[in-house]
Amino acid sequence: MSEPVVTRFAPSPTGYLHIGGARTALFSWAFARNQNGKFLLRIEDTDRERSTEEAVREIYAGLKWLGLDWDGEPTLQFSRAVRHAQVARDLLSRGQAYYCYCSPDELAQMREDARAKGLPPRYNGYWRDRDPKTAPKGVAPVIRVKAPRSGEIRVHDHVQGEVVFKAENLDDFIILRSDGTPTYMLAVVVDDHDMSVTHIIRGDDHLTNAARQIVIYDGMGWKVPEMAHIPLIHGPDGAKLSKRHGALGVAAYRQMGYLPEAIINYLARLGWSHGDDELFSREQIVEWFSLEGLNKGAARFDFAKLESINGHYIRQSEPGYLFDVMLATAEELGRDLDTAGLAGNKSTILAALPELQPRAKTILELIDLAHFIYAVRPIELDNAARAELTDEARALLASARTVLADVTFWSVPSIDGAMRVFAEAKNLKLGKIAQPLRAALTGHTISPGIFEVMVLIGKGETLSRIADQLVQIGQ
RNA sequence: GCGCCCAUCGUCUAGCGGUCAGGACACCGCCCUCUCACGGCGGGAACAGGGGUUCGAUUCCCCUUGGGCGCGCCA
Repeated sequence: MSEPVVTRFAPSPTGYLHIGGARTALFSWAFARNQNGKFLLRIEDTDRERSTEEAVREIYAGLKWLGLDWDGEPTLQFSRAVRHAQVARDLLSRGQAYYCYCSPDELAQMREDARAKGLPPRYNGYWRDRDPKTAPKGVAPVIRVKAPRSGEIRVHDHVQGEVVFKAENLDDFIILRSDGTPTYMLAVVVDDHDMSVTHIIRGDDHLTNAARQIVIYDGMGWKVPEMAHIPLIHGPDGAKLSKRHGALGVAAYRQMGYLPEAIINYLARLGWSHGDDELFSREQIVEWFSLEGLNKGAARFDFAKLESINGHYIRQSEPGYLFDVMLATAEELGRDLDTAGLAGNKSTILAALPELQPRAKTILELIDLAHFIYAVRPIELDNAARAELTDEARALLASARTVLADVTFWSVPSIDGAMRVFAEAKNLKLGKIAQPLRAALTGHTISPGIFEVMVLIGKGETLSRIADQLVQIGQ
């Protein structure tokens, strides 16, 4: 019987929960759920300068929005500082760490000298074997670990394989600052150990840190957890993901009109695969997830594919759900979106949604499409569109307006369905009237002509009456 | 500079010594169609380069090149 799997997501609350972090969280979550283990959340707020309450709230909200539920209460790392310092002292008494009295200036000089000699900029171990009695007075020391001087440190990584670091490339890094607070390197190890984390899944920017952290595990005689360092997400140009290319908080994606299930799906496929499968729900990801499916190479972020997947989920969703999302999105954005218009036309929009869904890639587009339903009539032409109209079309439009002027309500279950009924009833070619209207109302991807006819039907006009009017207009 | 990681269509990827190198997004064409979508069908498009190992390399090893990450009293 093997021990139960415990994974964790450990963001630092110095900004929003960004998309790369979300993916790391997703993989940790998926692995834990797949293994019937626990997925823990730890907020790494030891940097008191940059950590904010707001960022913590946003991390919680972001994870919840994505449906990545964690087990138990989140651990706030800063609250464990006493324990961290205690472990630093344990290391001291075990002879695995020592006090260092070098000043920041001296260290900077040390790095510069090393660099000048073509050596890695590292601490030279000045106080490693010196008698603390010779320490300068009035200097608050830091505590450094005694990293091995020779041999090698091996990281057994589930993604990268066996990664070997020569001991001479690792220096005696600081674990406890001169003010008695722990550094990241110490805090992570102590917390992962105390939280019984069995599998550390994180970005491969931590791969080198893994070697350093193993020094601490070894120093304490603790078992090193399983590790999986997943490749980072890059921008379309292969360089670091920039804001302009998608390095945004998950909230920004919500505001751009992406559905959480689409983001989860897209992120899961970025750096992980299950054969040729492209579309999967959270449940399927949990069922299929394995560390072996993780990729080694970095992946580039591609909005086009995200959009495509988002479109898929918009098509799949229930109108009721979409309406709620549309309203929430409009409310969140405010701006010039007509939230009241949306809210006030719920039943109409719900009826129209099945026709709108295949035409939208984002919730924002869906809102825009739906806007046609409650837009004030008659809809004014923009000048460019007006200029393109032929005289004939202009005349047609003018007469159509008298018919369509005050239409504000309709309710048919399906535009296409109603179209068919109408066409059958009158054996009428609607294209003739629809074309000029469409030309007039550029920017709307659904035919205004069809739309307006449906509006009339919904209003209670009989098919024959509308047909008569249309025929007149069309002639 | 030193260390480490990575490398299949434009992008995400399948592949785990022998395949016509497969799928998805994007793109192009056709069909459906009053428009735009959706959907269906079809097309172009890749193993970075050079050495080995092997009967045989996309696959295993080495080098080169190209990316990335790390080297803080940040996390």
